[in-house]
Amino acid sequence: MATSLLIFEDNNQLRQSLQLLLNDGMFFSVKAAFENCLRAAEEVLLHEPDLVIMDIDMPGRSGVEGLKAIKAVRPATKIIMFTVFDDDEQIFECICAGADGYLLKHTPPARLMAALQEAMEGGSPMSPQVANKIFHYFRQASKPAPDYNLSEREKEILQLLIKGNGYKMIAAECFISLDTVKKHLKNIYTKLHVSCGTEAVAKALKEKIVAV
Amino acid sequence: MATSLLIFEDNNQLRQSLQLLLNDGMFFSVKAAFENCLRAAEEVLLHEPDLVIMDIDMPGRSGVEGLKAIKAVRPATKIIMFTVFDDDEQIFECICAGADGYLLKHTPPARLMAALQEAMEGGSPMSPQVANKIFHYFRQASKPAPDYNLSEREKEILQLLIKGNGYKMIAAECFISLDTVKKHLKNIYTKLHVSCGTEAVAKALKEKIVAV
DNA sequence: TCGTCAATTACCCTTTTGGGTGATTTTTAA
DNA sequence: TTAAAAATCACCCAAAAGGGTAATTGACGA
Repeated sequence: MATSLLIFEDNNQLRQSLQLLLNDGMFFSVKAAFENCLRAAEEVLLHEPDLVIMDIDMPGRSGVEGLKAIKAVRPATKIIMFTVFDDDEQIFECICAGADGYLLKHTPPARLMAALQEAMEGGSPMSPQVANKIFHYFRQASKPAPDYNLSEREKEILQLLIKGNGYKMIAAECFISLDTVKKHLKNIYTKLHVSCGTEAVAKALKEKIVAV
Repeated sequence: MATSLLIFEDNNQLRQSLQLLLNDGMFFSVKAAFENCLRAAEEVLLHEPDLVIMDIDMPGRSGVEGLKAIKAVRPATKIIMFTVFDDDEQIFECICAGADGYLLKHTPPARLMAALQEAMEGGSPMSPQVANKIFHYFRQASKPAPDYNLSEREKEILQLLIKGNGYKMIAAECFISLDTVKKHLKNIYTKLHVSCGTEAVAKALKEKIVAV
């Protein structure tokens, strides 16, 4: 059984090329192709395709919105984003919105077909440049947490504060006196250069000083 | 010029298979292969390989540590993780630590060689299962922020609280009386089901109720 | 061995927080 | 137009937070 496709792509030449390529009478069958995704959700409900190829930069309504609209009405539809853009924001927005793959337009035909196949098998195909962006994203996100020279005990108490405990509860949890808790928090505030508990909590969470 | 390789893999059979496969006299050249990565950094400095294939589950010292050690002394070395594990934590830790690719051991030889080539060209090859985990990670991370029915004003005041402002400062910033600020915060705490400011800040940041 | 530092406790004091109740006005939705 | 929701302000009051100072103990390294 061939995989049925819908194509949303505003470039006439490219859209027709895709149709020719993917109407191979074997593995793929193009149900319809459109030059914009204004009626993306409706067309998907009408044709019930296995997979959608979605350009991003289209007049009227962006492919990202088309993606969201389709996933909202028929989540099982696989959607491969197909674009010249490798803008970081765009990539992450699409992935978060449920895209099943992200391919750049210079992908060679054989690789494109392999990627569509991979998506149908539950994979998440992406172009190497996209994979690179994702790897970079993670490295960026894991920049070393600044060290404010908090002692273990101080980290423990800060942790309890973040959990929503008052001074008294922290004292009870740690089996120490209320005054000791206050003393520790005073030191913590000084070390973090903050003036109160809420600010300390905000800073600790933002800068990942403690485990969440 | 063939790509020079080092291999760290504790399974004898697999290690020898990799050597046979990759000593093809054309594209790849295996400089040496080891059954543990205790001396990973030293061997890399000695052999100066273009690329390292690193198993994760090895006796004595895990491949993740080997990865970090190598990247610490010779960051230009490409490192492909090669493992049976597709544990989420492991994957993300490796990516953050600078891995250039992440392949599962059942990768077919042709795909493995293509992946090594891709890594040498600056790509970030990964097995489909790994790509899937990454896509899932992003979707997870962007799960819809729970709506606690906070009004705009309440969000604004919560935001100021997170910034470390006391009640008085919030009142001044918003040009409203201290009592109004108190009233708003009381309502906020009720809506968020928390009992104090620190807990509200923690919840707001953890659940991304407000922009950071 | 001595000095330093973390952890602990205590006491004093003021300000801030947070909860309760109630009321007015404005905006929004039905 | 009327009702509900949001925003505003006020007053009372107890508890909590936060800052200062000082002292003791134990561990660890110079």
